[in-house]
Amino acid sequence: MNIGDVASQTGLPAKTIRYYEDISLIKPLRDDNGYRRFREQDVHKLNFLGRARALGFTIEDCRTLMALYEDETRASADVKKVARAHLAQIEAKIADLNAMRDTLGHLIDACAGDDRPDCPILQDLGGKP
Amino acid sequence: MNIGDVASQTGLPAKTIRYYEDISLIKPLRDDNGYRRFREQDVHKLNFLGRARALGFTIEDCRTLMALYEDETRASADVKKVARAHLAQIEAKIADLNAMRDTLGHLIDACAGDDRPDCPILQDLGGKP
DNA sequence: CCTTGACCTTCCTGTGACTGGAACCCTCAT
DNA sequence: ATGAGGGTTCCAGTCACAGGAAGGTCAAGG
Repeated sequence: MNIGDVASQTGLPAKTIRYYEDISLIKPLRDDNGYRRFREQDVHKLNFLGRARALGFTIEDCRTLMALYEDETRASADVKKVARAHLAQIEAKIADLNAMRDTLGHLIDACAGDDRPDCPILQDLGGKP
Repeated sequence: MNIGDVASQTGLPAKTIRYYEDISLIKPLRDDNGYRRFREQDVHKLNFLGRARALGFTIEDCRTLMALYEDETRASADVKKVARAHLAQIEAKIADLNAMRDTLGHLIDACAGDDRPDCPILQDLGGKP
């Protein structure tokens, strides 16, 4: 399989797949013409990576998770640890964004949004006393 | 005022303040020795920027908001439009993160987290059929 | 045989909003 | 004179790619 086929099968852009090879997440073979040749295991890995990335894991987390995936003697505790750390990050981010949303939502509600210059949003940003 | 004083007054790192000058968000004066000299208005702008950034506005949004802030003939509708677009982005991000949190949360709950290799998290990432 | 178009390759640059660090200058107190 | 603690510029790195240029490869059609 060439990169285009793999791209449409996995839903990952070819650019991304090349990048993953660059950083050694996958190691496809090469044909005589220099084209990458992907085996089933490569496609499987790419699907794994796509799902892990969709859950927001960093590339380094993905590397760790893939190593655990391929290690038959792994302890599920190690996987869970990585996942929990990531979940904590997600929850922190959500809390930040919720705070922003609340503040911004109130300001927007208070703003007339007409052609006059008075604006609680700018007043707040300007440090309304 | 020198950059260090402004940094501690605004809570912004000196690096960030220099960067904001680089991209022309602020234009402090210069002393004969080459040091930046910040006026009250510069500090005020930096506080504005700090608050806008804390609400998650991009630098380009900040530029727009500052221009509106300084334009006495602005229409509050223009401000509100920028804010609402940003709010929509925040809410989209929150939705994404909530989905991740839910999926990841379920997987973590299902994982024993002991020294055995069986792991629903990896099974899911591997595409458990 | 030639061309066309769809693939593929590598390499370089840019993104956003900074952060870290090197190498150097200024000022004041000891 | 020296040292500490400011300041300055400039360059590189971050993260996970995306865009684009310049060129090689392959199958089909004329």
